[in-house]
Amino acid sequence: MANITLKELAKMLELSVSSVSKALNDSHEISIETKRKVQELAAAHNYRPNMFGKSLKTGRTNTVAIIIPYLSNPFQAQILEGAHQAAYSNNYKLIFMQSREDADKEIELLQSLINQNIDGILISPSAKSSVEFLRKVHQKVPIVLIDRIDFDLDTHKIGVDNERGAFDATQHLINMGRKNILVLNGKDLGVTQKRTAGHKNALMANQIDFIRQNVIEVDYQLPRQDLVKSLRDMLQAKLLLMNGPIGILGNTDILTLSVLGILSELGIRVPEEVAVIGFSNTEAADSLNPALSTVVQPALQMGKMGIEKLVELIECKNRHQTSMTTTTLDPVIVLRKSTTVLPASF
Amino acid sequence: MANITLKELAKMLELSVSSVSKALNDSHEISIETKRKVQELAAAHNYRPNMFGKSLKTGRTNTVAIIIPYLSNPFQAQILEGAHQAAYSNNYKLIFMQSREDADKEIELLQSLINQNIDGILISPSAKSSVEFLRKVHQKVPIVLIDRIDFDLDTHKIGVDNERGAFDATQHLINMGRKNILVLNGKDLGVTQKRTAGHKNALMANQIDFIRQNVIEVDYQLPRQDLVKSLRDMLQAKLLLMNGPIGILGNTDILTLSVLGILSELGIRVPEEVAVIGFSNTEAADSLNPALSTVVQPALQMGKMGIEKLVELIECKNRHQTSMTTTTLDPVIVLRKSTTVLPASF
DNA sequence: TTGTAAGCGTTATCAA
DNA sequence: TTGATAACGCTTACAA
Repeated sequence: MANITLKELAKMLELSVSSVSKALNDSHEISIETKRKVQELAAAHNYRPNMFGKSLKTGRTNTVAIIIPYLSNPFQAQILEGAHQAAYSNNYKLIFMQSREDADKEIELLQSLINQNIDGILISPSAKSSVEFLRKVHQKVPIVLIDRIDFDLDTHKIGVDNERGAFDATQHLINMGRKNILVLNGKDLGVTQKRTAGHKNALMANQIDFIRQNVIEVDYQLPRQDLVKSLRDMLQAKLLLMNGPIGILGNTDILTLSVLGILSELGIRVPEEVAVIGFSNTEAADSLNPALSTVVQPALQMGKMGIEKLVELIECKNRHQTSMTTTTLDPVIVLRKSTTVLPASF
Repeated sequence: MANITLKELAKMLELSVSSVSKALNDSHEISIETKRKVQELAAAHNYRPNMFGKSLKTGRTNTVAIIIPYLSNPFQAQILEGAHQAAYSNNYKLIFMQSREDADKEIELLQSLINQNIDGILISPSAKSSVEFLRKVHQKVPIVLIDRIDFDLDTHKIGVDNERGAFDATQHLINMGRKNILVLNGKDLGVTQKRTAGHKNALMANQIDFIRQNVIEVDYQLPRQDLVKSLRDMLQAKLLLMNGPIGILGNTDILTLSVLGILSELGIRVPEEVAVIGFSNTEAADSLNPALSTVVQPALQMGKMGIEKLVELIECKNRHQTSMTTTTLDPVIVLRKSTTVLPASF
């Protein structure tokens, strides 16, 4: 049951190792008849080339890596899942790492990947990632950027149209008769700017004034419980001041998820009094009470596409002449009960 | 910037390759002075041994693998996270694979791992996994079982005390005045038996009769939406027939998560009319409406421990004389609003 | 204390 | 069309 090697096959066939190697690689130098014999025997013995011998010789590993900030983030886990699928169907091994949003750790990880002779790297950089270092790595090993693509690096990038997601969600709230909209933002988060911009544009398109006070900024550094508490306090304060049909747009996963529970605690009915929609990739949206309308990011697709682009870079020899593409995928709005009742006064 | 090799270091130092190798491995054969020089130069040039050369020679890869059914299952994702942490802190690379609950695919994956000279495998086998094959693999490569440990394989096993989780949850429901308890089971699921047993034991300990009709079995093969629909229909039917303070024990993640939404649709108040607790590792439990009491499995710890046991097996030469351990971790009951109101009639 | 040489499993060059 | 040989980077007897 020990793995059979080229040498052993060669001995059994009374051929040289090199001929067997060529036969298995379907080289034109070898006669059809010999190839057949070799391939049959190899199959019969379930021959698998030894990765290490091969890699040592070729310098390639058939392995790619993905670096995400946190596996525990469901959105990022879905990216990983997509990448995993695509890697395996392209016959690459995938190894994944987590930067935990730490730029120094990220550098370490990249270093270690280089030392492992990884063929390519798919990365969703941490917020304060060093472009210079990414550039340096990119000179040795192809990199593809995913999700967080606002880095000045000459490579393929796959992101999400955050502006559009927020625009559509806002437009939907307006359609449902909610002109007073509270926006929940994570402070200093990369996505905040675009999503806020999309929201503003939607207001403008509907001749509604943007009110700065309607934006709630939550400190995303806080531990989850404190974060939720702080959100609750601010939300309660704001809601007291507002009148008319209210909508809430959650611009991050955690904020969106937390708000239903908070509103329920405050005795506010959703969607009758307040309609809620927000960015979230949680599978639980359907099971929430009420079922939550969400802006879903195409995470799986991003992961898949990222790997495909990466493989493209790896396998195309002249990668320095390749023109790089930036792809922006559309988020999908999934409407559920939390936004689908018109206000009584409508 | 290309990675420096032993040979190059040797040339610079005017030493032989083997001396350099020994110096870097801190061999006693080499003089302290030489070691110092070598190690300094190596550090200065940021020397990293080439994994492939090393592996080819030693037959070891410093890589372990984990096979889980689905990454998209939050519980299993947490196992992966724990394994990831432990692998990296033990200086092993981790590669992960998904069996998708398919025994044939699992065999394929195991095969491919063997061919890659993986040092060890951590696996949560799919339901119909072949013990014989696992045994065969285990002869070549150490395997550790995790979560699904009811396989007759002589190795370390780390699991969860499902019986106890269900017992404690049931006891809690009873303490909260709910003597009529509906149990939600996934049909043909591995965990069902133990959890049901725990539930029964708790009833018995409280002199409450177990009523077979109070167990709802849902076909877990169904797509999620159909599954939820089927659960809703059965739940509604049962609830009509019951009276007195009711509790629900969800024995799987999906069922537990879905039930709040269903009850709300049916216009049943939680926890006033029906109290709900269930197995679930979702991070959203806090954000649900009402916040959901859960039986949480120590997934992270399981992943970590699994890797630690595996590393132990790998690094202990005489592993066939090692006595294997089976560890059963306790689930943790987290009480939240969904169970913490006594019924009016209490 | 240091060096030589063989070998791990492949592939690639060149010669037969 | 096939084979001998060297090489990839590393470790390890064994020799010096």
